[in-house]
Amino acid sequence: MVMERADVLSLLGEAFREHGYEGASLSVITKQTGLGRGSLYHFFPGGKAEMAAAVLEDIEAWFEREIFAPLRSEADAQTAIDAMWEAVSAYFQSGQRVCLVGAFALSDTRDRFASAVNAYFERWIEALADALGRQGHDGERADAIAEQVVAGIQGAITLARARRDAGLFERVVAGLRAMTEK
Amino acid sequence: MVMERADVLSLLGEAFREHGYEGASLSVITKQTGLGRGSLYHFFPGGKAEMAAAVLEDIEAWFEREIFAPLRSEADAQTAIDAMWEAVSAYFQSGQRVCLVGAFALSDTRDRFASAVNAYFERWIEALADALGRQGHDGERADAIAEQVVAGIQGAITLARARRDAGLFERVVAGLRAMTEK
DNA sequence: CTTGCTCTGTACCAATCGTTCAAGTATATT
DNA sequence: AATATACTTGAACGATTGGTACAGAGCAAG
Repeated sequence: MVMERADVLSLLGEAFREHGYEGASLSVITKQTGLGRGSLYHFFPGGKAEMAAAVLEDIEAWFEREIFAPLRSEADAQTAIDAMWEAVSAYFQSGQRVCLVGAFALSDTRDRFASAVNAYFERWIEALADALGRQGHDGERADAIAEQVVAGIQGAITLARARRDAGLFERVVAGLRAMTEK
Repeated sequence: MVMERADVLSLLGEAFREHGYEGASLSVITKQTGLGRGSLYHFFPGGKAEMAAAVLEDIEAWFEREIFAPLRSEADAQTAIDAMWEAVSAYFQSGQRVCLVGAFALSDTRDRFASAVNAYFERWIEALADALGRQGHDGERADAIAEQVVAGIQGAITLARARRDAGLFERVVAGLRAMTEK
């Protein structure tokens, strides 16, 4: 079996999602990736910190490609927004899957990866506000809705996980989605 | 200097808030509480797990007394809701202070304290829905708003911390607050 | 077959982890 | 003052942490 860098990053991401940065010990990581310490330090000489940084970069790139860029440049803004909502539900698995960036933001892990954590949400909010603007809302209102919506998604993940209730996630997201319709 | 149990719990809470459950090592805890290992294990024979459980219980009791009970039984529902919003802003310090329960929910720490984590949000949502119902909303609508609002608060904390932007917290909370006005 | 390179398992390091405990000091009760 | 109880101290425990070193496996190119 070949192990591409993308596969490793994906497995690493799940390890950090489940256990957090501190909780994802090297023995957890080796188990979950199937790679020995030697291999891990071959690909990521900087150790755990570099692994987490690479994962964050990978996540950011995925969102940029699949969600942020379309929000900014899709001819029909509503189409891009609808696509965002489907991507969000699928990606976060109705709140059963944590947002790694959000989880990092809540502990002092944030300080280690401050700029990546900030950039992720900054770009999401700005891209969504851009789409909302092209969809007809005036600038100030678009900014406010975008903040509200991105915050709401994070909160929906938190609550759905706390209560183990995927339906809760979908209900909250449906409420947010209504705010992004014309 | 006397060290009441309440003071210890408060200091413990801050330690867990800042570093998370895994990240709050015993040496961090001893530093931040000023108590030696022996004292800590004298008060909490169950160790770190018992400390965190006691902190969760303390937090739950505070919210029950200051927010949930008034939401359920205050004669004027709107008064209780207004009080909730002021308590929320003060308690979470405009998003600079993390919600410990929410932070636990996002890592596998949730599994250790599953029932406490679930109960906290369950009670908050139910109490708020109760107040919204007495305020005039029909039952189904009240439930939906309550979920939306409690999720929004958690998301506002996440985003405000991620972006180090207290204003963001206040703006999102203002938007949520509008949903709880008649 | 040889060379050169990427990749990997194992053993090992110092540091830190959560926990225990015997011995100590303070405080309260008699 | 004597005794009992409540609290504190700090050293030590075995286990695990993140990280390093390195010899060899695997494989492609020559």
